[in-house]
Amino acid sequence: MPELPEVEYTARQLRSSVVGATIREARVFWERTIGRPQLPDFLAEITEQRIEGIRRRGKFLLLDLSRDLFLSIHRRMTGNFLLLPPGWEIDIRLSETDPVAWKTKGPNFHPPVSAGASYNLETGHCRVCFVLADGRYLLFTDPRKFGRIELWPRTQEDVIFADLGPEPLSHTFTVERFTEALVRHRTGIKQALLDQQVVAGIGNIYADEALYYACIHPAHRADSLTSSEIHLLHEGIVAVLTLGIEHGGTSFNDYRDLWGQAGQNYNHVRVYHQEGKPCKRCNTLIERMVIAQRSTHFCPHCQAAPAIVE
DNA sequence: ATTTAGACCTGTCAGC
DNA sequence: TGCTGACAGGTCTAAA
Repeated sequence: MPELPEVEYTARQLRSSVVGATIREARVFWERTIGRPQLPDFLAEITEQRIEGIRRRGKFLLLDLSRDLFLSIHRRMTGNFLLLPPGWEIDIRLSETDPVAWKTKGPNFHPPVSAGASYNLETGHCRVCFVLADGRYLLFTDPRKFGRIELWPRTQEDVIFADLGPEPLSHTFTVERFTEALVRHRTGIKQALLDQQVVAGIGNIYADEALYYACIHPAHRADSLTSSEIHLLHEGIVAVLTLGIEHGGTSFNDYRDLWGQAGQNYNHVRVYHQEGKPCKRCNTLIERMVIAQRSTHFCPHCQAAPAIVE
């Protein structure tokens, strides 16, 4: 669910709120969320760890901890972080329907980042609760249980991310490198963009948006794009991801920020989930097709099908 | 060697 | 009201 902009936005919020805090303990309500190490070791090693820094790599959120460890979190489809201020009662109860339903109650709280916004009191699915030494709770909520949290020694970082492509918003994402990656792809360009080895952090929403930006049909073969098409697509990737971050991410369903608020980028999306609506450029109706088992949205006029699709 | 179903999971919504 | 099927920001694995 969260793609690069959503993870980046959460990382920035965490950076301004939990760096320097100490994790007193972790409570795990769905064991499979912890990918590594084994649960007893995870619980033992996480205790009294200081959060020294927050980083992001592709769609991975990284929490640098003391004692040369770091947490690697992948939220997959529905994972979210929610930070509860001190003084709140957290009621993680065992119900018949869902053993990890939680509810919160507390004073009206105004988060420090978006001034004026009030806290969102939705009930979620808490899979892991990090109890901070200052009394706050950092919750990992994840209805579909696909998200994974792993604890690694920092020395392993290069190994873990060896296969990840360049960061699209850094100088490592050059047109040259992008071109080389695409030439090796004999699939459609949409599929290539979803391949994290080509570029790190793009998912279904921003792949569609970037292709629309560059007026390229999603089924166009990746290895047959012209140089000017690749330049425009490169520009489009940077543009749509940057805008996504500025708008606090895209929430059409589950994504929420650290304070439980929805991202505003859904109001700025051009094609994603817009089938049947007129294209902002030419008024042609946006269409939907399935590519690589993923919903794909495009303007049939602006993004004309290439002469050779297969 | 690729491509594609299936798995992992729960929730929501449209249609009957 | 209740059931059924389609679908949802992702990625891995096994079968074709």
